[in-house]
Amino acid sequence: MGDKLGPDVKGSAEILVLALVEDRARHGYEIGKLIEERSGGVLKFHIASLYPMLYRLEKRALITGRWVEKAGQRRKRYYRITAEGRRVLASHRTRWEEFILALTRVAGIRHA
Amino acid sequence: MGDKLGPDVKGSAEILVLALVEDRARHGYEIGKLIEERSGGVLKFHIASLYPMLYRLEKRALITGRWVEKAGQRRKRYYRITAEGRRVLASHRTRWEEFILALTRVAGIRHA
DNA sequence: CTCCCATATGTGGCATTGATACATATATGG
DNA sequence: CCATATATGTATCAATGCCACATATGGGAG
Repeated sequence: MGDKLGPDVKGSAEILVLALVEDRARHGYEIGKLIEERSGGVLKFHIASLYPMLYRLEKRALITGRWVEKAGQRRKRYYRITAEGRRVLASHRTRWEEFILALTRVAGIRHA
Repeated sequence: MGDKLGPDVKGSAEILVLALVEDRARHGYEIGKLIEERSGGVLKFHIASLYPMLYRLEKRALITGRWVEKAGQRRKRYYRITAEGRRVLASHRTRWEEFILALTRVAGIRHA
């Protein structure tokens, strides 16, 4: 798949994954594709890094996965967000908004 | 000094430092203080992490440092931005703007 | 006078994050 | 038949920044 996440930003993957499983269950490969598509190619998450991230999120009970097998398709693991995941996602959004505002002020970034 | 940088964001320190030495020479401790002050306490960079970052930036010739000794004061190392540093800072700003926009779209962050 | 705090710089160890290389498996199209 | 897209997974590695610790000085509180 793609190249890199952001401007060498580490720490955005979690909010991205949580946001993408917020409304419906999705599997790993799909999440990776969506991050790239919806960001217009700006955010590219290495698919191989995505799976360990999903296991961590599941271990922390922010998402839950379940295997789905269909004839003529490779098995897929679909993840849904949990109640705790929603709380963490909400707090992530607040923190990111504050962070972006602060970075804008201190580093002189203009946002459209 | 403070607690943490952002929402567990790694990769923002470089643009912060470069932006703060953009207009005038500053020393490490001052930079750390300014990041915290100007961000209203949102961005707190561990001062101990700042010095290695400054050495890296100097090694990459994005900033240049010089020792200043005054009677009755501990020696300070003042850093200025280089021409190459300005180029990198400008590109960082562009990349961050794109990144923030993309994150806003994909992760559903609203920015004021 | 002594102790603590703010200032100021520095080192070493550590955890987390995500890149990268590699491996496996299946369906589809050329 | 082979390449490509889909789909998941493991192991190794580098970078980033947290944290503990160390050093040094000046000023203010007790």
